[in-house]
Amino acid sequence: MKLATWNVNSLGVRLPQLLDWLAANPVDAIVLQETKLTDDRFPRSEIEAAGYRAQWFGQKTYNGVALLAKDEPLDIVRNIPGFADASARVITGTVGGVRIVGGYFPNGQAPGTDKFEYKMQWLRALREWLAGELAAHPGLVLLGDFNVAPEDRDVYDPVAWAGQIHCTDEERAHIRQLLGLGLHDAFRLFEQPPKSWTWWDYRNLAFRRNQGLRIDHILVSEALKPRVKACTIDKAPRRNERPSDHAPVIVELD
DNA sequence: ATGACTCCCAGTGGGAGA
Repeated sequence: MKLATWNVNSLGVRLPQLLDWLAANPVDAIVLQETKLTDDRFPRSEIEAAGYRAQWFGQKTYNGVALLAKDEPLDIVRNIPGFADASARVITGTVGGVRIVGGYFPNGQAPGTDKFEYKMQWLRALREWLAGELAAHPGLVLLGDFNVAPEDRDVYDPVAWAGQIHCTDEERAHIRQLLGLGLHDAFRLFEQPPKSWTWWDYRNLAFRRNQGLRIDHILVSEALKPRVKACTIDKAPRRNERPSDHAPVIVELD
């Protein structure tokens, strides 16, 4: 079973690239972030024609998430139950017996801002809800755009980024607390090339210079950990003519 | 270097992203 996550930075713009990618990488399920589409504009028919069932949750201009799977996702939950949120950021469903939680974590803008405080509250609410979700569904994957680089080795220039958004101690502490629920960073279960990133700034020729961050993650529960056979970042879509600034991440379970 | 790019909604610029 293969699962993937990809921040497409506008599904309206990136749909052809998504369909190309799914044709070349026929994963069992994929979660998307930053669809930036209201629900009435979601390209359901094109995605179904590609052999995927879909559940989606969007809004105008910002955010928006979707869960695509070859088998119909079951028991769908939108956002974090009990946490009032104006943003469409989480979609959860069960595929092949695996509870899949796809998230577009808040950016947070900068420490000290209201948006940073919202990010902290959101992360806390996610963790509190996930604790119960894990108890109910031991086979669980939390994946998506976390907007946090967990360690310095996930940052191309950790000195320049020290204390900056995505790299603050507060954000990293939240990631450690998520791991403390019994989740494991699938990417780090394997030896990986140094300077592995999932996002590169559009500016400064950052992709060509491989100046990026690893902020898109796949966390697997204790029960799933023994089944993880590989976890990789696919940089190929980042080389497209009009790419998303993020690359897909894929995990393979046996 | 208070930038650089891309997307969106707007409306002939500005917010947001990361």
